[in-house]
Amino acid sequence: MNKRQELPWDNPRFRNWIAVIRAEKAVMRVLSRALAPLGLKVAQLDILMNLYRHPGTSQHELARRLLVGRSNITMLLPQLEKQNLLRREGDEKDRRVMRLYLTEEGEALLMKALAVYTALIDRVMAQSSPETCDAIGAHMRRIVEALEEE
Amino acid sequence: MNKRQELPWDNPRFRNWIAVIRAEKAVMRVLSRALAPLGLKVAQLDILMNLYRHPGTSQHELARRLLVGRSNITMLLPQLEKQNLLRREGDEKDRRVMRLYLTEEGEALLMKALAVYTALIDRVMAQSSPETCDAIGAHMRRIVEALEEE
DNA sequence: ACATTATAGTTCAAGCATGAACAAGCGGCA
DNA sequence: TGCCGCTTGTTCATGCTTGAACTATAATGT
Repeated sequence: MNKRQELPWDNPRFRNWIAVIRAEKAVMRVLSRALAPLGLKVAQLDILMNLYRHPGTSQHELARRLLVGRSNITMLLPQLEKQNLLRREGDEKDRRVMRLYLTEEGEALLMKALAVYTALIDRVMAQSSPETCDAIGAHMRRIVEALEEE
Repeated sequence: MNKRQELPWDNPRFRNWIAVIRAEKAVMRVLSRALAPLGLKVAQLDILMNLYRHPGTSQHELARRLLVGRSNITMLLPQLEKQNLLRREGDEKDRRVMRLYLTEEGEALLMKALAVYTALIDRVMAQSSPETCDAIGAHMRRIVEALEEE
């Protein structure tokens, strides 16, 4: 009659997922502190990274890729623009959309930030073999796919 | 001379960690929507879960386990107390600390929320074999340990 | 006993993220 | 052409989280 025997904490899946959340939070905490000397927030780095990989992204596309609301992007951009890290250009064919591009300054800062980020990730992912890391990555990508349409 | 060849995106570790972040975000988004009908936020569920496992936790301990600031707990508790989900009792030996306990009502709501949560996690963790899930959990726990003291 | 130092919890202002409501622009179809 | 619906981006109010400053209490050392 011990209720605890059926509790989630005894379920490996549950415990393992909780561990994922805690690890993600811990890494983000460390990352945001490591980024502070560069004057960058994590959310800003996310944007710079995406623009580097996909120059000319629209704000809507950007929001969707980062899994944040569109208004969030609108609020974040002015800070980055004021620091000359990126520029916004109106699309010529569709005057509703703003296309975003990194400036040289933005690219330079991104490179410094990436050095910090990759150093941290290397430490983090060194906790398992490359094969296990790949399995983790594959698993996580499947999760995103499975949840995509909700 | 192609700079991109040394970029983080070509590094499996990097890509895999990015996948972790995206998956975590996606799951949290779905969870918070699934919890809405119960009138619970994710942060509140975190607290209830911890109090169920560790009755009599102090606010400070709770904050540390959830990896949030102490003030965050202070701000969250009144809502939960007002809904009669938990009660706060002053410790007799140390009059600074407040010990937290779930009420029966809180425990009942927690059970409903856990049903929702475990259903989601089951879907999420079904993306890989149990062995892989265990490997993921072990990896994530090592990460938290490794970053603990910073 | 007293002074010092450390800890638990609270308050407050600031920064972020969100969703709803809105304006402007596009595209299709009569 | 002119209407209708859809999409893009913005604005605004709200709520969450944080860190610093503060109060109260405890523990330590002399």
